[in-house]
Amino acid sequence: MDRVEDCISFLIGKAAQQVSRRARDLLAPHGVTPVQYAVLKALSDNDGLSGAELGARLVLDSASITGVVDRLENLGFLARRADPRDRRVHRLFLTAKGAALRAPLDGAMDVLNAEAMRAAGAHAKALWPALRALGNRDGWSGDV
Amino acid sequence: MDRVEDCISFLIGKAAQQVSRRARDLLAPHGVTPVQYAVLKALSDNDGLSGAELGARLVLDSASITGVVDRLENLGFLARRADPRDRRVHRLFLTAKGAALRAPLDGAMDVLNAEAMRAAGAHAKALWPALRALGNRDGWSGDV
DNA sequence: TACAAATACTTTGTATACATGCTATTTGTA
DNA sequence: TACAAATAGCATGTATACAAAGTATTTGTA
Repeated sequence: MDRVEDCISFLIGKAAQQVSRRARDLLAPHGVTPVQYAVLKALSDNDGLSGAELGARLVLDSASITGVVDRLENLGFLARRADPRDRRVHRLFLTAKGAALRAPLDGAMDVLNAEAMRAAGAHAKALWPALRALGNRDGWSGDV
Repeated sequence: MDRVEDCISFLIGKAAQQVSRRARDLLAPHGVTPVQYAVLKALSDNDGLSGAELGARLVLDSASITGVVDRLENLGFLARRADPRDRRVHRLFLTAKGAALRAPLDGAMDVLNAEAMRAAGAHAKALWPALRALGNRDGWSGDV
């Protein structure tokens, strides 16, 4: 490889940086970050997830989850509730305040998707499946 | 948008996470991180860059540069040297130890590129240009 | 030439990823 | 049933992104 700019690690890192920068700008007026949005969105689909279940779906490790959930709880967007069947588990529930964010946040992310589609131009169609393939841990050799 | 997994911000973030995880694994035996590799590689091309020039090329803000350069300096891979013409500027030079890393690190990143190409499968060809387009700040509307 | 504006770099504080290790609790098994 | 192993969540330390503020130096201009 000749230039850093041709290394996939650099390329995808910088592309992700631009996308998430724009996502932060779109989400900031609502007071949440991109990762916090992902957590709220996952709970919209499936209220009452445990931390471990959330981590499995969003590919977040337990340390990241603790931090994100702490902040969302302080903001009043969700509540931790102990699972009576297994006291190791804390289940997460959206508050009314958190549930109310769903529509506006989804709207912001629809804008983002449209902008990304336009920015990717001719290659947009291949982008989503390519990213899905790369994001899949099983597609990697050194892995599994 | 229905699922978080269809949001470009989530998708590209997780894809980048997998790629950089694999990059970290490949670079770790040499004692450097992906960002540190990018800095060393840029200096291989162009020894004596200032922090600001490095930031412009690698899209790193000044705070990140200070940290990365601090660590690379402590590791003995590069040296800061004051620019006699403008004492605000610190120019960065590879040490022999840092220059010696070039070949093995490039080899590791060639492996990574090949793995990513394979993981992306049928969409690999469109991936590089698509990421270049997304990584370009000018391709974004809210931006510029 | 004196001074305001710009520039290069550093510092600090927040958000996140990741590795490691700890505690509490549950489960599997002898 | 007692105990080892597994699991959930939390704490800590490092690396980075980003915002905001601070310091030193240079430049542009009145």
